[in-house]
Amino acid sequence: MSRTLITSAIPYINGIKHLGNLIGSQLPADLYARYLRARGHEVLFLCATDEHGTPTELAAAEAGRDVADYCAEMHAEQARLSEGFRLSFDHFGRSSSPQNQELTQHFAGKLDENGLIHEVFEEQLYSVADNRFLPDRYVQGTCPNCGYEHARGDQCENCTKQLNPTELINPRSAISGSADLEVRKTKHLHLRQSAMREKLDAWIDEKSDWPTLTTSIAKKWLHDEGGIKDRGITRDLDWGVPVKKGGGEWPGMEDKVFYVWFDAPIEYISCAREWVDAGKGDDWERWWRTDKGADDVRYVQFMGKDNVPFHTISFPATIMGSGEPWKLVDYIKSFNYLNYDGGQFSTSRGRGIFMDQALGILPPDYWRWWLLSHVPETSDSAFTWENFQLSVNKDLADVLGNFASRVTKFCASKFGEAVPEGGAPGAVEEALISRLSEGMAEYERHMDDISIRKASSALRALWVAGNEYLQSAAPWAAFKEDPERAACITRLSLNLIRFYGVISAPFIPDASSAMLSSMRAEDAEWPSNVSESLNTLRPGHGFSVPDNLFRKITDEQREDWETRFGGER
RNA sequence: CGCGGGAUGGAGCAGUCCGGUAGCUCGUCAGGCUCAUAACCUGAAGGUCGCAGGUUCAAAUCCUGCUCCCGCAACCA
Repeated sequence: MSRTLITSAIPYINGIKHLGNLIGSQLPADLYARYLRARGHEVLFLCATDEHGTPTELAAAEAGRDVADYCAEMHAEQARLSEGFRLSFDHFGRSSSPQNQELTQHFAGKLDENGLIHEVFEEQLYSVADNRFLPDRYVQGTCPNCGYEHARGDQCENCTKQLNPTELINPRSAISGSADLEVRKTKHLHLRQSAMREKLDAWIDEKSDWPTLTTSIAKKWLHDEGGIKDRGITRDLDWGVPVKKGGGEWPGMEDKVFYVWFDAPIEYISCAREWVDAGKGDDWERWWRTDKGADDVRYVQFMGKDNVPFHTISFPATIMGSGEPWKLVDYIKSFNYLNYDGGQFSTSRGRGIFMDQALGILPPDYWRWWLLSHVPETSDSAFTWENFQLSVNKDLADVLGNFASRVTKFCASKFGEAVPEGGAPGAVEEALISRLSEGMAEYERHMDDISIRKASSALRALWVAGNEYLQSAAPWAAFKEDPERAACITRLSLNLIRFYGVISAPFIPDASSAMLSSMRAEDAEWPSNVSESLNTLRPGHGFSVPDNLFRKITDEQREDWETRFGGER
């Protein structure tokens, strides 16, 4: 079986993530990882926290904490919430790991050896009071164009005019409010992406099967305004990977760190090494080095559209520029944004539903199902409580949960808690099997294509087929005249519960295991043949009537949550 | 003329590349069933596909112009 390396964009360490972050990368990646594992593929699924950068330093300072401690704590918190959502990472690493520090410095050294690093002197605003350089957007002032008083150094949010921080009237630090700013000269390293333009261009052109969203963003960056520009890969910060050439010093760069977007994608690789160092695997290079066995690996990345430039341009430039045989991405699945009740989710403004709050009110399967079946694949989509309530109640409780309930209760009351014996399948059963076989082929096709909305509706159609079958076979009526016939229908239906438990697991792992354990199923092998799969539980096999798999969301709950999560956190 | 994505019945989407009189889920209405979480199953009503032109025997689908929404615009990540 083939091997697949899957990475999800790594979430920023700064705070608890909201549902928009979750659906934009980690959850779809988990769905795909679970599916491929279920199909018998060897999968390495990696994710990590992205820990460097200005916002981290500021968040730690605001909390009065040491940056490293702050990150350690937030990492543990995010790991806990990931588990809560059943994200099945093989390893959840940290971009601040020693492994990543070493590898980041290694890449920088190789790029320098290959003449792809430029040293550049830049002028940047320095805040004396804050004792730090200020990124453009951390400078605030009055817009020279429209007079808006809270314009940022990169752009005025009021009139949308692009600005330089030095153009602002009454510039001040957005961190402390201090107006004691001065322009200082500082040396930085630039990655010569422009030198790799043709190579990147040719590479992107090969990717005709990538989503439009992915390639169009990549091409825009490559061709806009006279082509791709070189990019600064260092920053004047304390918290980050110290600038070094491999193991050696980098003269003149002693007080600087690499830019977070330089080291963050490298963590995808380092994470595999962390996975081995943590004792969970024994060879990370066979996943990442094409000279050490990784040439048969298919590498798939998942991310929101805001991350695409870094994964189609900067990171490939780093890998190509190293001249070493590292694995390049084979497929990038990118997503649009999920909006919340008419606006955006926002971590900084605390707007929307956050992972901890979501798990506080409902089990993960509810969220997983709604988010995945509404994933913003082609355009931005919106979360509304009403839609959430309707679709979760309908799909999970009424269609799937109720199926398990009606079958198990019927059997328990008429035949007892074991698979009944007798009767033989007829035309209705044949029709069901062929319908399920077609449905499975469709479901698998969409899952193989990572076409998530289509896959979810195909899965749902398979659930519906069960109810339709019961309706037309009507075992409750058959039981009166022909108990053997009723036994046959019931036996098939019990097997169907097991079948649903197997095929639904990528979407709703908890409910799936509840179905499997109530059927006391010993194996959960992906059905290669529907007919055989529905013959797994033999007459006499015991089962137990499960509690309702899903409780419905009531109107009162919905209204309560609407109010509770309507404002800011 | 900065760039990209989107605009299809009340809601959410598919169809647009390779033109042939619009499809799915929810909701609504009617009927059926009674095993089940007042659930399930069947049927019906409802849209001329953002706007205005054009090409064509024929356009949601191709071309031109325009409007609106979302995102990006490289020192936020």
